[in-house]
Parts: sequence; structure tokens; C-alpha cells
Amino acid sequence: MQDHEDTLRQHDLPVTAQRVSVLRAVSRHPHATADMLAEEVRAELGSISRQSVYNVLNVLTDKGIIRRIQPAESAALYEDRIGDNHHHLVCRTCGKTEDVCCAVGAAPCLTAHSHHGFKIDEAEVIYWGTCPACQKKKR
Amino acid sequence: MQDHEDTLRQHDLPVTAQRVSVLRAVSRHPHATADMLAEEVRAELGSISRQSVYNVLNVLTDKGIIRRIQPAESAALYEDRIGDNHHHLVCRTCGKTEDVCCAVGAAPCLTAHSHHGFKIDEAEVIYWGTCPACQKKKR
DNA sequence: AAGAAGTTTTTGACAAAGTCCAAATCTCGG
DNA sequence: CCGAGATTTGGACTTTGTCAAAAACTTCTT
Repeated sequence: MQDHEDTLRQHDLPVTAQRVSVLRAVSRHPHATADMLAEEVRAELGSISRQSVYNVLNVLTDKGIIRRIQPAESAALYEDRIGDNHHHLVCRTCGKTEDVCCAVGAAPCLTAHSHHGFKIDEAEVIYWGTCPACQKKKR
Repeated sequence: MQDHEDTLRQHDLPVTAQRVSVLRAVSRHPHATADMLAEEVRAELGSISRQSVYNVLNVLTDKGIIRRIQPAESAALYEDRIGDNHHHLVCRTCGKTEDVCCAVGAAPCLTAHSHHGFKIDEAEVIYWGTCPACQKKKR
């Protein structure tokens, strides 16, 4: 694990307080929305504009420093953990999101047979279900 | 294949021109957005309110008559083909969406190992890549 | 065939999540 | 420490959808 400032430098990104703080927030709260991250950053820096949060998240995502996931019916979520091809488990009721390792080994079910000439670069898997807490409430 | 009106009746839904027309539009254009479908319906009926399109799509989705898919960065898409657990292939560049059959057999990579106590009811797979047309353009 | 009861459709306002743009500010190399 | 170039801000705007109330249908009963 390395320091966030270094990460930025390694990707040729000028180091700014906003970027460092957003990065820290993402790291502390995996699967947070832009809005939640903005809150976090405000608690740390005092303030940050909505636009900046989006700017930073977009740059970081483009550079591959963080990853964006967008489950249906929800705002985009961001996470730190990249490069290990894990997937997600989302609760239909409360939206709680968990990481799950690849089910079938290293590069799993990621080879579509009839790929229509597409050049596939990623297989995204989202498992939908009900989390323990919501199962209890429903019953 | 059966008549759209019958489909509605079988699900206890009053038959209305709007519903029949939306259903027909979805059937003709798999992977269309609510907006595109509204256009289609207007061409057929003369007019329909935006709200009605959403109403109808929501009811049909709830009843399991059509299926909604929501790839990241795109509005919801609707499709006719249900019950065969197929997945989707989306072009990162132009958004073109194709169906793909399940890669690994009947119920594929759909069993997450560590499921954190969740009760999983669906595994959604989206393959991201570049379609033939966009591959050409880029090069 | 007509009418009542309950759904749908419509219209218009509203909300959430992002993007666009121009001005002000900051970072980093020299 | 300065200046060029990148980043941050603030505000307007867009897209995709939902909410609510009134008007218009469908269907069922008689």
C-alpha cells in the first residue's frame, strides 16, 4: 500500500488537496457515491465543489486509479480495489454492496461465445439478491 | 409467439392502445431506450405522453413481460426476450448492445462463493468491448 | 347497450445525478 | 519566486425519471 500523493505523481497528476482527500475518502469507504464522498471530503477539507468531486473521480477513473461501478437504479459507486477482477453483490432492497471474488477461477465466465465480432475487454458481473438484514425485516 | 393484447389480458392488465403499441415497439426494437420507444409509439399512435411510456414500461417490467437492463452510462434499455437468461455485450464507444447466450452452460458463473449471507436471485453479466464498426473507425 | 367503478393517461412540476463553460486559483518546473 | 498550464469553482443546463391531480378510458354488471 502506498501513499496517495505518490499514486498521483506516478500518474502524472499534479497533487492537490482535493485529489488527495477524495482518494483517501474512496479508500476509506468502498462503494460510496460521489455525494457521500463529497461529504467525507468536506469533513476533511472544509469544502469542495460538487464539480471538483466529479472532476477528480473522473480523472482517477480514467487513469485506472479507482474503479467506477454503476448498478441499476443507483448513482455510480467508486472503489479503490482494482486489478483483481472481483465482482459485486447488491441488495435489491437496501442497496448494500459487497465485493465477491471471481466465482469460477481467475478469468471466469468472461468469455462470451458468440461475440458478434466485438473485442471484449471486461466482463462485469453483478449478483442481485437480498442482504441478511433485509431478509430478516421482510419475514 | 402470441398477440400482444392476449399477453396483457393474461396478466390482468386492461388493454389500452398505449400498452399494445409500446409492447409492439419493444418487440420490434430490442435494447431501445424509453425515449426511442416513445418515438416509435408516436409514429404509430400519433402521440403518447412521456409519463405513459414510463408507466407502461414499469408495469410491463413488474409483471415480467419485458425486461429492463441498465448498462452504466446509459438510460435503461428494454427487451422482449425473457426467461432465457441471456446476457449482454455493450460497445464502450457507441453503446451498441447485443445479446449473448450464457457462456458457461445453463446457469453459468452465477454462483458466487462468498455470498456474505445474501440470498442471490440473479446474476447479471455485461461484457464490455468495442464493436466491429468502432474498431474500424479507431484504427 | 348503458352506467358505475376502478384504471390509465395526461399534464406539468419536481428531483437526482451529471456535464458544460468561463473565471479564479493553484501547482510545478525553471 | 514567476509564469504557463492545469485544476477548482460556481452557476446554468441536460437527461432520465418520478409525483400528483384531473381527465379519459376499460371492463364488468345489469
